Amino acid sequence: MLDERRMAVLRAIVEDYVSTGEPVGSRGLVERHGLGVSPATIRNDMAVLEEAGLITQPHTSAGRIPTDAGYRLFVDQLATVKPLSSAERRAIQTLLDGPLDLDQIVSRAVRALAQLTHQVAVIQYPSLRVTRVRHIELIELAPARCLLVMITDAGRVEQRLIELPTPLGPEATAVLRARLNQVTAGPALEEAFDELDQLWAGFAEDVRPAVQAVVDGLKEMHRTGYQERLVLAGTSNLARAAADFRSFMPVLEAIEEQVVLLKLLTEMSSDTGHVAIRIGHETTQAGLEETSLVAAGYGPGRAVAHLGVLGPTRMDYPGSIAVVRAIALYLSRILAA
Amino acid sequence: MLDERRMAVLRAIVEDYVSTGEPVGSRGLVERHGLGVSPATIRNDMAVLEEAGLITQPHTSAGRIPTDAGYRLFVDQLATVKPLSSAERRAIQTLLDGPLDLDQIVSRAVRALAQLTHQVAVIQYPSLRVTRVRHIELIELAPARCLLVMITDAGRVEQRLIELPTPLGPEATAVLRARLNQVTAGPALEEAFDELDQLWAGFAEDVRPAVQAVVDGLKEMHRTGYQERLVLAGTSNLARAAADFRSFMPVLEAIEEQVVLLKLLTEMSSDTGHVAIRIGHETTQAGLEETSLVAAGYGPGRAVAHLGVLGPTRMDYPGSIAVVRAIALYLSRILAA
DNA sequence: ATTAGCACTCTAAACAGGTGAGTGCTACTT
DNA sequence: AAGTAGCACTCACCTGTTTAGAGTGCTAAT
Repeated sequence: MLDERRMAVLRAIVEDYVSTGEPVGSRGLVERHGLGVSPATIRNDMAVLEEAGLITQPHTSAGRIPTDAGYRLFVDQLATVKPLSSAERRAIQTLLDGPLDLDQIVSRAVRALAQLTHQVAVIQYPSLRVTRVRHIELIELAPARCLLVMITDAGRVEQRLIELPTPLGPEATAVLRARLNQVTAGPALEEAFDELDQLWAGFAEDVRPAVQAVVDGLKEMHRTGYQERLVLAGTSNLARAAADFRSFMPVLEAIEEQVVLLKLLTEMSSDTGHVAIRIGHETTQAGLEETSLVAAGYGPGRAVAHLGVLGPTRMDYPGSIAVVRAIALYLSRILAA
Repeated sequence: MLDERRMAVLRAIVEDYVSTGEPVGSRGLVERHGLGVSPATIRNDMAVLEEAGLITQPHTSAGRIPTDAGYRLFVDQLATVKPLSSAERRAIQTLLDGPLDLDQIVSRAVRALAQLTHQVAVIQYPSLRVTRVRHIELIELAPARCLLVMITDAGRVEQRLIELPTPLGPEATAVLRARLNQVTAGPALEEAFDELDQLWAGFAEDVRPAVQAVVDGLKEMHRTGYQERLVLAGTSNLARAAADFRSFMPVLEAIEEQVVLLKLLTEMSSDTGHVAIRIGHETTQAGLEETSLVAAGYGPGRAVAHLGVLGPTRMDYPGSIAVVRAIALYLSRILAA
């Protein structure tokens, strides 16, 4: 039923519609693509594709546009891999070259992603779950208030202000700092949790609550640390892409409500370099019915976070996929170093 | 020439236009506001105001709308202070209450600003120029690469990755760390610069370049630190406000180009709590011709940074001014503590 | 299975008239 | 001199109508 040519027709419709934004008709199709048949034949095929729910017409006398299902079939089976141009490759390379700390790397990568895809780009900060602690600093700011600073092996700095139930005092602070560094100098922070919870035992009665407060702060930091942070770029690309205001504002809102984006991202595949796609309704998010998300996991070894681009369902999937994958791999390589 | 009533007419026009978005005509004016004269009289006044360049008509048979100059006169002489509602006051108070580190304070403040004004809110991070150093941490990440972390008295953490010309070694690193903390424990970082530049003298010949590299990094950090960082919120308010796409995209772009915004902000008045306003063309920025900026300096004592809101020229100036001032003062008070 | 032909549908653009808000002007009033 | 009433005029906007064209679906022929 969905034979070779019909698929070719679907692919052609997707490609044309993506590039022009106009519903595509049977005549134009045969003209632009070298299908060796007449428009009438195409029309029959179109009727079949429409029956199958892959394309639709905005109104009776218009051409066809792909449905979400049509795009889905396209990306799953029809899209050909589009290798990066050497210019794109170079752009990524030079942008992410040189000694950079994590913030710099992420902010440059997100900008590259936005520029190369002409979409809204989003990168989730790598979770702290996998990284290792290089150093912990504990500083008294006020009698019962201190600042906990954690430096990880990726050169990332995480901070947290902690209110203490009782003052800790300079000596106890110094001791606690040393103990924290000692205990967390293991392979991964998580594995030190048990030992951390015993830490209070080595301290005088009156400062034990304060010690526990610091430990709790550290665990909390690990749990909700950077992993919840998103960095965005290319928001203005939305204006170019959106056809009208209604479809536009909810997207802006979703972007600002980072929660929604974060949820979407983390729900997606977590294999490093494997690109997952949500098309239109598949996002199951009110306001994002006409928006697609192309995302991939990244990180050293198993993926520790996600990155991707957000754009209209009518987007250049092959191109976006290529760029997203490339940046994910680059980033993974850099982080592994 | 511009007597009492004419000014009242201008004020009424601004207020009506801001609230309705429609050009306002003579009849409606006398109806809605209790001016005790007839529409014909108002029309004469309008003709004068138009002659003076304060109002204009979009087309012949339409009502009047204020020009940039009209808004300017309005905010300078006509606008009455609009005290914050108790709800608004409470919102700010609860939002900025409790023990918070700088990041939290700023991100909450910017959100409050956006919510209360229904505009795009922007806050510039306080410059490092005035703050004091509480602690400096120096950590070797690789033989010739180290991370410099600076913690200021506002509980702010600043980091920088530094490439060393030659390896420093653990002992020299420790010594340098101690020396840095010792030297910078003064009233303000800037005043320690001279001493910092002499620091290399106390080290062995072969690590002196590395020491200097670290010092340079520290100075660089001070120079370009957080002061260049902006935090934004309420971008989706733009969609509500903008009348059409053309006026809309350049604004989004300017927002993303933080440079432009930063330039605008720093050009404005620097007195703490004093609200400065740029209206439309006054921004002298391509793309922001229909955009106004309401900003104020904030910080302990002399202002160390700026915050403000960005919106269409047709905005509620008295309301925005009140909120901007309130948040600037609140923030200043918190930072001074 | 494919195609040519044709009638049909429906949108978008172009056009025309009517409506009304709002103005500017002039002559009149206080 | 300042304010007002009246009135003719302008022009965007709405509405209805027409037209052109793109595209379809169907049927009959290949």
